[in-house]
Amino acid sequence: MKKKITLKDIARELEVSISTVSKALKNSEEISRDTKDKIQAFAKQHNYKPNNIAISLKNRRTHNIGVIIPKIVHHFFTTVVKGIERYATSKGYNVLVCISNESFEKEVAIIELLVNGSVDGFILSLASDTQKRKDYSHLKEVTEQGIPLVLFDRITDEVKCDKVTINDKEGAYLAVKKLIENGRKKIALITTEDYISVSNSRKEGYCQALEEHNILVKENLILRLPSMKIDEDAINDFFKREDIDAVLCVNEILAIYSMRFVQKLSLRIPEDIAFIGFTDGMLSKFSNPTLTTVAQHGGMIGEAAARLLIEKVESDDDDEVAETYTTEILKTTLIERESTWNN
Amino acid sequence: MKKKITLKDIARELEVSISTVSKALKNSEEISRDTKDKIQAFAKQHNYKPNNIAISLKNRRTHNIGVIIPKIVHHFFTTVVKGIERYATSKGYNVLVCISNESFEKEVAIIELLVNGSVDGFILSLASDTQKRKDYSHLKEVTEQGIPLVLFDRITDEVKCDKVTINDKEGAYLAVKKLIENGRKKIALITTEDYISVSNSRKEGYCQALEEHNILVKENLILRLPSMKIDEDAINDFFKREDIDAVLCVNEILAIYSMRFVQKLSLRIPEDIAFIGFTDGMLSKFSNPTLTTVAQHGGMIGEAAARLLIEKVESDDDDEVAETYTTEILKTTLIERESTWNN
DNA sequence: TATTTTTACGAAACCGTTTTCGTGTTGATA
DNA sequence: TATCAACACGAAAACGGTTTCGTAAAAATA
Repeated sequence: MKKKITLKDIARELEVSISTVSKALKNSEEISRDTKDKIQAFAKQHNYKPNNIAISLKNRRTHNIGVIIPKIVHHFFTTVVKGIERYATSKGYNVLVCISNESFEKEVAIIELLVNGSVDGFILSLASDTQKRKDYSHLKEVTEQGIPLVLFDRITDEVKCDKVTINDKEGAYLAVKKLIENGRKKIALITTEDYISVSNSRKEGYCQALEEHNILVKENLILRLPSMKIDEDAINDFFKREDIDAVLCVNEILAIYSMRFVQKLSLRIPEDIAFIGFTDGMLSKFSNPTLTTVAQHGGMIGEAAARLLIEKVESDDDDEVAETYTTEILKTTLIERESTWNN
Repeated sequence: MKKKITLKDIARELEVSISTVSKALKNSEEISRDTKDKIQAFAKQHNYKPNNIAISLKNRRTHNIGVIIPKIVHHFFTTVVKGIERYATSKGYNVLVCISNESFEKEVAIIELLVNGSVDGFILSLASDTQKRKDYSHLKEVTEQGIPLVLFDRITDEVKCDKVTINDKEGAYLAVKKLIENGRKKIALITTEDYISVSNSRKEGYCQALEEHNILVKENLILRLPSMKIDEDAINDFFKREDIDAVLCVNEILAIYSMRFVQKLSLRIPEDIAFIGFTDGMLSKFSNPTLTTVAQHGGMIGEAAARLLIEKVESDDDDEVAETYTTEILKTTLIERESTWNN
């Protein structure tokens, strides 16, 4: 087992001082060509690599960024992580992925754990639990300590920091508008409970589109379900009870589930009823019929978040960039598939 | 902006030495009750938290584990990551997730980057590129340096380390056996190119089941596709050309794709043709018809991998545990759904 | 030759902890 | 009263680097 070699080892072997070795390896002008050659050759031969921890301690910078997401077995979040990872890697940063599991306590614990030196900054999407409690003190502490924080997707106005989100309202608006233009009149919304910020925005877009086209928003055409577990009976009842010719679902799973139900009721998609979902994941692409969705471009969200974070991390603390917070709002794209094809 | 407080700060304020502060905060018996109370109170009040980096440097242990996966927008790998994260967190470890993107160079680069102090060990699933090149020198170097390494799913015999995998061969065997028992005779296999280790094992299971039931393995019933991108024409041709009443696909996507094709050929699933896939992801649960799959239990794989890694990390270097390598082979489960229901 | 300037390197501080080893006081023992 | 533990604390080394500053020797100048 080869032990790692340190500056001290090289210094001892070559009978020079540690500082000389350090400088030689950085190609400092202070050191003579001869000495540098000797040291560099020795280092190469013994495969010397500086210890990252020591460097981090010295620079007070780890080149790690902490990413905290509510869940990972989820297409949207994985695309975001992928985007973050891509940008971070290109800038020489590592990504520490932590999962809050939608739990406030876990979110707090993760931050507690990482905040003391483990990472240079955080990228976070709020746990549903946190959004429900509206307690953001842990995040405020992070920013107060001068540690950069970027929120994405599930964000809050309570915390002053950079944010990246899609235009959820517009996404829903354009989706419903498309349905109306296709001649749909009785458009339902299947959404999650209110405290999830994005669901609310999407509902606003839904309402706005209806209102602009002089269609009354009927509360009984809006089905609210708990986000954690799908209530099949509720969906079943909903479709049996209401007269609906199009549905906007705030996520893919709700849409797929709903499509299966209406298919069992012998309704044809899209002839009798059209569907649009959010999150352009695998399910939408491969469902039968394929599902029209509002694509959120998670990869771009991730890249933007990473870019904003690293900018802050690398800015001098009293730089102007350190003191201004931006919110980037990315556009969605409506991807039309079979579930909305008009005859 | 509150600056972080260090031992030195406390020592200065309270006019004691740094060592006294350190000991007091660890409740050392060496320090008098009075002094400890004073120091602990002060620390609490100023929210002192030790600097992780400094501790890492001192202990030569980071409590970080590096996870390198070929891709992240993929159900199986995310379930594994989830399992790793769950176990690691419970043991006080952080998870650094890196994505090799199926690239050998990226895999090597990630290891290079993390190997010098950033992590205590690695959990890795081989990039397809690496499996193609059969070059494992970067992994051998890791183990030679005494850094624990656990391979999962896409593993190799070339590297001496702990491994976790499912019984791919058995999974495929049982799946095909089930098809035969259901009366299927013309069973096809849709797989990826040979260099992916798991695909090979699955093919072996497929062949074994056929042979045991005296069914000839016909090469023209085996379709090999590049794993990166799905060749629709090849699938199309395959189904038009061959007479098939059941298909085993080595992953979910191939299965879903294939089902769509045969449905377009007006074949009924499962009446005319049955399907079984691997990876029990969202697609299988929500496809139409729902897909029978060989579940790989990624979460358990992840937990096992993390457990093995952390055992090694925490063992003394010349412990007996440090020198024995185990390969854990987890059982698969056949989850039967509509795509194989027998009238 | 005496003085100044380079050149080439080493000593030491520092990042924030932990930990070993003293050491000055105090109280107990002989 | 002299001796010895026990007690409570501090100095310093160590983890592995970077960086500032000081300085001896060589080279350049006067």
